[in-house]
Amino acid sequence: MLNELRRHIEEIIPLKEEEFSHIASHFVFKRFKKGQLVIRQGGIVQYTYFVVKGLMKLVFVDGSGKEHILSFAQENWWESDYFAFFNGTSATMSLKCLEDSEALCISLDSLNELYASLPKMEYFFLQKANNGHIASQQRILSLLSSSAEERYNQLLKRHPLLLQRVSKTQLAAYLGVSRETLSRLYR
Amino acid sequence: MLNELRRHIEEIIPLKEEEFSHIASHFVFKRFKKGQLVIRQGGIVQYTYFVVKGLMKLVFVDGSGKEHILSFAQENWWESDYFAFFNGTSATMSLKCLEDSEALCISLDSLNELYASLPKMEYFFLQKANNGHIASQQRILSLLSSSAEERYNQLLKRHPLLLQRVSKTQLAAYLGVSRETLSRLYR
DNA sequence: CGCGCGATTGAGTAATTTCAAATCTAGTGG
DNA sequence: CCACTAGATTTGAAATTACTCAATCGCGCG
Repeated sequence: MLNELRRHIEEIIPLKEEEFSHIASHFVFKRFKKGQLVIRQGGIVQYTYFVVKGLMKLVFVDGSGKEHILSFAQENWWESDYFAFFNGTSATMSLKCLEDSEALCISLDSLNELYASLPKMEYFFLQKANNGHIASQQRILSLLSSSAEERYNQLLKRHPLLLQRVSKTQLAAYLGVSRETLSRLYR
Repeated sequence: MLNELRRHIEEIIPLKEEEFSHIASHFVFKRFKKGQLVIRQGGIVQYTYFVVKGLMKLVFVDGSGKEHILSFAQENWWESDYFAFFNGTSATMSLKCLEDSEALCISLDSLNELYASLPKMEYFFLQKANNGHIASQQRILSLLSSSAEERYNQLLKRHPLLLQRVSKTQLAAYLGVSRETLSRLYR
C-alpha cells in the first residue's frame, strides 16, 4: 500500500529511494470497516488520511440531525477535518467509511517533522492544497449558480465512477437537496 | 505599500532584510479605480494579487446575467482566479474593484522563480493555501447546512467591518439569495 | 426641487421540503 | 424456487420557502 503513496507523490515530485522510505516512516497504516468513524464529530483529529483503498465521506450532522456531505474521499485522496487537524480543536465533522477502507495516516507532528527534514514535501502539499482550494471554490460556484439538476450532471461528468459507489441518499446530501427532490430530477 | 506585504509574510515566516527585498522584486505595484476589472471573465489571468488597499469582489456572471460572488478581497488578502492562473486557461470569473484599490501583483513565472530561489516561500504559501482551502470548506458547509438568515448572521459575526463596505445587493450575491429575500430576512 | 440608485414591499408563481405511503431490490432461509 | 425482510428509492400531496417582476420608498447630490 506504500506503492500507491509513492506513485501519487511522484506525480508531482521525483523521489530517491531513501527519500521515499524516509517519507513512509512518518505514516501509520490503518484499516477501517464499512460504517466505521475515522474522525468523530466533536472528537480530536489525530491524523490526516491518505486513502489507499475504499471510500469515505466527510460529513456534518446539523442540529436537526440532517447530514451534509462535504466531500467523498476515494483512492488517492487526502482527507481530514483540516481546521481541527491544524488547530488542535475538536472536529466539526465526521469522516465515515462507506466501504471497507485502508489509509496511511500522518499526525501533525510527523507532518511538520517531514517538512523540516524534506522541504520538497512542502512543495508537494502546496500543490495539493492549491488544488483542494480550487476544487472547493468550484463547488461554491456551482452551489451558488447552478440548480441541483445541473450540479448532478456536472458531477456525473466529472466523477462517473464515484456515482456508482454512492447511494442516492448520500448523493443528495452532497448536492444539497433532499433525496426526494433528487429522485424527481430525472423524471 | 511594501510594508504591508512584509508584515503579512512575517506573520508566518521571519525574513532577513535582503530576503524581503528579493521577494519584493518579484512583485509589480498597480492601482485600480472603483469599478475597474482586475481580471476579466474569459480573459487571461496574468497575476495573483495581494490587496494592499481597497476592496474587490471575485464574481461569476452566469448565462442569464446574474452575478454570483465567490469572495470579497479586502486589505491583506490574496486573490485571483487560481484555476486560470495556475493552468493558463481563460478566467471563469472576474475580479472587480468595489473601491479604489492598490495591489501587489505576481506572475506565475515570478512565483515559481521565487519558490526556487527562496524555498521558505513555499511554506508561506502552503499555509495560505491551507487556510484558503479551510475557509472554502466552511463556506460550502454553511451553504449546505444553514439558511440564508443564519449565513447572514455568521458573516456579520466574522466580518462585521466588511458588511459596512458592501451593498446589500452585493451581499445577497455572496450569500446566494436574491436581494429581495435578503431584505426580508431582518423583519 | 428633482434625479438616480439602492433598498424595501407586495402579489403571484415556481421550486423545494416534509411526511407518509407505496415500490423496488438484494440477500436469507425454507 | 419462492417467500420474506431490511434498506433504499420513488411517488403523492400539502405546506413552506424563495423567486420574479413591478411598484414604492429613502436618501444623497447637483
